[in-house]
Amino acid sequence: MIPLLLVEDDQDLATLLQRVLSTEGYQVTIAGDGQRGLHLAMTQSFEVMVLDRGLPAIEGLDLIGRLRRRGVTTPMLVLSARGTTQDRVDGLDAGAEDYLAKPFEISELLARLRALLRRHPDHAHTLPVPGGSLDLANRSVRRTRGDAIELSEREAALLGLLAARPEVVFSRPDLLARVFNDAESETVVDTYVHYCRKKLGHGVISTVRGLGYRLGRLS
Amino acid sequence: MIPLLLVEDDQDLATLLQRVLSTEGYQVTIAGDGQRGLHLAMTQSFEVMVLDRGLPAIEGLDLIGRLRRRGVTTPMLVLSARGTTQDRVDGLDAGAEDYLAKPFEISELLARLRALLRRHPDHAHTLPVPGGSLDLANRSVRRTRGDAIELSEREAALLGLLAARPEVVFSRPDLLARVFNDAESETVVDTYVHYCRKKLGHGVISTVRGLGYRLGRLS
DNA sequence: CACCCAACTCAGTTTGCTCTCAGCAACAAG
DNA sequence: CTTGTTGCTGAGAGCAAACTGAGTTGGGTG
Repeated sequence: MIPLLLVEDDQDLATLLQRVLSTEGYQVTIAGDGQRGLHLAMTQSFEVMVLDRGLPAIEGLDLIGRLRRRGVTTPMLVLSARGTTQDRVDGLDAGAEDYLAKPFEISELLARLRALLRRHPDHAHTLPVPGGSLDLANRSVRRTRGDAIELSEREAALLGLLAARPEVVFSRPDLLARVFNDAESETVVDTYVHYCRKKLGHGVISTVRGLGYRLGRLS
Repeated sequence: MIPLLLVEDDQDLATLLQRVLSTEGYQVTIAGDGQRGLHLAMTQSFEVMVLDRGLPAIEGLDLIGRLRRRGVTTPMLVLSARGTTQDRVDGLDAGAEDYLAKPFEISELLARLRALLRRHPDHAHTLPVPGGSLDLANRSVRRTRGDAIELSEREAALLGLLAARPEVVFSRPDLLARVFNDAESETVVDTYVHYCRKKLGHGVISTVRGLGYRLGRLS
């Protein structure tokens, strides 16, 4: 799921876009005006932003300028009813990465978003784990404190399974079947939990005695 | 002066664009057909490319595909007489960063180029690698300790690909296709990794067992 | 033609991941 | 406290993956 911030005051267009973008793998957050867009963009992290140009409270290009001046580098695409060449030039020079004039077709918006995101492979499959995030494609955990840790194939598979459903407890037989290809001895599971804890600390996986293992600490 | 490759078969348009772009601070190289564009893009280093879509020898989108498959990450803007939404979508999905339909105004082209370069500053083909920086034009690594090391074409291509995306792991088949022209044996990759390590030390490339190789050590 | 260097193949060696096992620690129930 | 059960941990065997040195090919150059 790619987090996307949509700043759009037209309620109908906003919900339409949200519906389409959701089916394309985006996690859409909607801001109804520039002020709220500014706040969301400053406090949360998005991989891409789509902004209308004519907005209440803070005008679109002004919003881009403010964000850029504060160091926000998220790629931004402007939607606008104003489609003259000069309008486009102004929009791009304000700091937007792309500019699409209304009326536009959804398929072009999607293609332009893909082009923007192609450069930012941050949407590599990554799951949150306590103290960092698990990158399954690269088999590593990037920790919030900054460093990164390598995992072996089994370690990554184990953590990935647990991280995909935090809170739920996985039994040993279940893990044995799904990660360890139904190995001989059930203690492989213990051993690999041990390996993960050694690498990532004891906060990542907790034991539920008699049942199995679970992501995170008991709360 | 920003080196720009213009691939355009229309002589009149090419010279017009060259004149305008030159006054805007670009150093323009013109290729009259796709074959020549491919060759120039592979052998020289440009910060940005502008391609016509309808080209002799190799068609524009095909050209983009070939370059991308060989690891060229230079931002590309497509010019085209074909301006339907589907044409735009095809162009962007082929790997272009932007798509501008003819007729267009020069000022919009300039604004879009500025937007592209803002996001991808200094594609000047000097990429940071652990312990120094890789100069793809000269096929050498200048090290922080002062000395410089020459690389062969394959060594440079391999390192360049890895250095273009630090952190991400490249599989052997991927590397085989992109730098070794799909050679017979996959161990060429190992061999060249070995060569690079011999020249630059064991810190530059790390292996992720079962997956492939990655630039640098995780820290 | 002889030479050199880069590109590629190959096979013997080494590495490190996977899994087993056995002993120890923690825990719950009697 | 004792005892049985469950989980933790370190050591090590087996094996596939990766490393590496040596050799072959082929294009370019004096």
